[in-house]
Amino acid sequence: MTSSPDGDTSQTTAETTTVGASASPVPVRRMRRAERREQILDAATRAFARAGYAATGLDDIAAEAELTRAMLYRHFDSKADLYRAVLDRACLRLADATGADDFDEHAIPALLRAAAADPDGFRLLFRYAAREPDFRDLIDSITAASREVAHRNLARRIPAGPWLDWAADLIPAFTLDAVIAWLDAGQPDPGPAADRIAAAVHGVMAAAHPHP
Amino acid sequence: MTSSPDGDTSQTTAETTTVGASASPVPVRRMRRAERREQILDAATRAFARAGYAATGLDDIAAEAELTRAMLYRHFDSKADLYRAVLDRACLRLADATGADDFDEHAIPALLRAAAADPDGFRLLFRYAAREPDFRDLIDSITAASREVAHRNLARRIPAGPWLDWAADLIPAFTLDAVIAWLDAGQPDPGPAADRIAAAVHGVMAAAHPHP
DNA sequence: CTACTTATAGACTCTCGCGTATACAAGAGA
DNA sequence: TCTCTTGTATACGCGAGAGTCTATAAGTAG
Repeated sequence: MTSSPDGDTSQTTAETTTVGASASPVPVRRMRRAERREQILDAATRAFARAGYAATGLDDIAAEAELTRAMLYRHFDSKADLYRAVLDRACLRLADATGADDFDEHAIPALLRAAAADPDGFRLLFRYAAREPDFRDLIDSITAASREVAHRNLARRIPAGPWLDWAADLIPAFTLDAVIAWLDAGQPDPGPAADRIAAAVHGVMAAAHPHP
Repeated sequence: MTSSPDGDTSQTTAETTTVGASASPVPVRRMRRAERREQILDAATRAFARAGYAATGLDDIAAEAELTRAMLYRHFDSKADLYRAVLDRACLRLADATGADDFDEHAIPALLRAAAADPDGFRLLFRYAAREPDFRDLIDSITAASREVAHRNLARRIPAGPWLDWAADLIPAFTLDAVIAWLDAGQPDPGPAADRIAAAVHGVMAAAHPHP
């Protein structure tokens, strides 16, 4: 505000640009549409993963992407549209990496691979999006499927009732917690990590049923 | 501007009330300050627990409390002030109910009692407030203490390093997940619930260390 | 009865952030 | 060289929601 272009307000034809001309030889990186779009999605994922949808402004995202807010609207219709795109891509990557498995032995290694490949997307999905009423539907299919699989597996040992429901809710949530904690701990030794998490899940399952 | 209070400004004495006079014999419940304040905190806890701070408007809270928005300002300076009061009270209740225990045998029963006594506050604290940068500090002392205790207990069996940190992060988070899942399942059998959760925590701890 | 407190109702201002529009610069390909 | 695309910079419209104010009513205590 202090250095506003004042004085000759009526003839602002080329005057305004003289300031930037001498300033910096900024390369002004140009990208083609698809490339830029992906870069925006990357930046938006990072920005949203810090504080969720409501607490993240378009200015934050633009700054993260090192772009103008106007550019965001050349690629996405609205903030909600951008967020959905971010979430969709994260879901897609997750599905690709895990490969629609049925919670068999190599489900946890796949989950770790997916989380390591896109940590921000992973955290965004399960730490924020899962709690946001307007967008929960995007990942509800995933969480519902997990709960369903857990429910089916546990039904062999736990009689139907609130305790079965409790365990079927808890085990997927715990698995995600364990993966996120692993991300937060710096992603040490993916192989042993999978073993430990699998063992922990097994321990929870053992504790979940009445047990003789 | 269109319906400015003009014309008969001096004689709007009883005209406006004639409408309400025949409408309903609304008791217009009156409370004394402290009482009303608690009731507002109850309502705000419920409202915030549905969608978190940002997504909850003062109108939502006023509606939940069956009050006018103006009344909220007679008891709290701002929305943030109200939220802090809600969180503070929930923290206080939690501390009272658990009694600053050191994760010994009866820590989990105490946690279940606390959660059952104030389910909305419990969910609000650990499902939303823990993720909100502006307010996380209010419960950080609690989470930090839990992690500290877990860290100390686990250090006897797990060598220092990322795996110890991972386990110390994971076990408190898992315990809270288990309690919330128990709330969501309808709070069946508090006694056995504590046993199952304790057993599950034990299972996770067993899996967390390299183990012979 | 009088005065105080608790309450309603609704209009008003102000700020913030989404979304739009315009003018201009410059790299890339024809 | 001419043009299309990508990009900057900036200003403005607009709605939603926070926070304020006034007028009025009615329980309650002295």
